[in-house]
Amino acid sequence: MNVVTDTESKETSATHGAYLKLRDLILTGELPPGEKLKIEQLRKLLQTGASPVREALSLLTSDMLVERIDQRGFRAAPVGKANFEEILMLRCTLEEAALRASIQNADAAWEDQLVLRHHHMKRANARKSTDFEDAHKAFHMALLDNARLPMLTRYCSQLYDLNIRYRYLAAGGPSYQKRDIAAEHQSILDAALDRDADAATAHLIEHYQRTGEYLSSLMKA
Amino acid sequence: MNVVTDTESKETSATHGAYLKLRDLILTGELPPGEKLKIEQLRKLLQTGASPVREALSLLTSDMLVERIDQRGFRAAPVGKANFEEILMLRCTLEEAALRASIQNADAAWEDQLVLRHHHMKRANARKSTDFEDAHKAFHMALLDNARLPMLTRYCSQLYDLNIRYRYLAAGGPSYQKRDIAAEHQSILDAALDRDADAATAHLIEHYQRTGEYLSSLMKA
DNA sequence: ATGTCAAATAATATCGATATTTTTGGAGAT
DNA sequence: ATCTCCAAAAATATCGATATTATTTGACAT
Repeated sequence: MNVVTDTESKETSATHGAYLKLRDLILTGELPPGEKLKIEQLRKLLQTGASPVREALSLLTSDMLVERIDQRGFRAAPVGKANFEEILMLRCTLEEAALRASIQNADAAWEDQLVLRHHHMKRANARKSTDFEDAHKAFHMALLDNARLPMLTRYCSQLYDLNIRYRYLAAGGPSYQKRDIAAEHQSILDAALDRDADAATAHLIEHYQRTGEYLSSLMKA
Repeated sequence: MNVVTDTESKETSATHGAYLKLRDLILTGELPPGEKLKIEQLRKLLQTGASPVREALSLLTSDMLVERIDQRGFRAAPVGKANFEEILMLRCTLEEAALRASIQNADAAWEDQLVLRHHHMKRANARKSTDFEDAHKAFHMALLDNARLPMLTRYCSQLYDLNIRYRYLAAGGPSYQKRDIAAEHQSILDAALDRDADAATAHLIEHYQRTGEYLSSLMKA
């Protein structure tokens, strides 16, 4: 690293920083689906060397956000209706399993976390804060975390990100169609606090299916 | 690459070669769980540079076969009963979904594939061929491939590999306790050919649970 | 005009060296 | 003896340069 500690917090390695930045660029659509990702171009954009860029792209490959064609470099993963619907299906299957396990492990500390995350999400939404996306993910992940199944949690997190990408692409930004999302979140929260696994999972899946059908209807083929 | 084309087939990039070799070393336990993976050491072992090794390790991180501690290098992923049981649970959940989707898309070409893979597996087993592991995986993946859900298929493949690692670790090699595995495979195959999704998934899950309980009983904590 | 092949160009993949960080080991103080 | 701190050693992460491979371009033949 250089003499001066960067203005921006560079707490972690260059590789990790590049990973986070590139992921954000792809999720938000600033690097559109199918775009060729040239090392040199990204190297300049991220102000770093070729090795960290290359490693970050390798990691994103495993997140299914980047495609690698051997000896022919990297490109942003393509999108499509079939892919979107597979993501939706996997989310319903995996998040149901995770939420049920979470509720089985329910305790007071977890309930506190849920209430807190839900509150922060509402707060961010009211202020139209750009942090809403983060808070929304934090709430959904809090629902699942208590399962204490790290791999399952990781899959759900990955799939969440893949899904959010479609939302950005559909809207040019994170614009929820203001169906009564707040009420849906409230129902999920209430059922989880009641430790009613059937109701909670039903609400959760309904929540995803609705958003899914809307986005799916916007897509061709 | 050097002047002489390697005796061994080096069809792909050094990175990909390193990835496959390292994955094999970890799956078979030659690189035991928790082992520190030093770049220099692997560089010499694989006869390649630091960059391909590093990239291969990054990829294996996403396969959950390698753990990365930032600024502190890589190590082979640890193992444990909880991890094993999570893998087992996820396999049951995901493979059931995949097999049901596969059967829904059933056609003659798929049935042919199944029969063929099953035959090859039996053949490899009879000859006590070391290819049995590959043939076994090929049969199981053939059951799922017809779902045409690439992400789901990929998860299942990943989880299959994670599971096989425990088998190697438990036995020092791929030794199935000779319960009547052949009969179990036959039941799954027959049900799939009958397009009986309920029976096929029941047999499949039973197949996993049995192996799982046996391996789980061998593990501490 | 069009298709083919070869040279020129551009991009990737890999290497070797350096800078940074972590870990180790030992001297001195309590 | 044990703990703390600092220097030495080792390992990681990163950079810059080179070799390799893919792509483009344009000349030539059909």
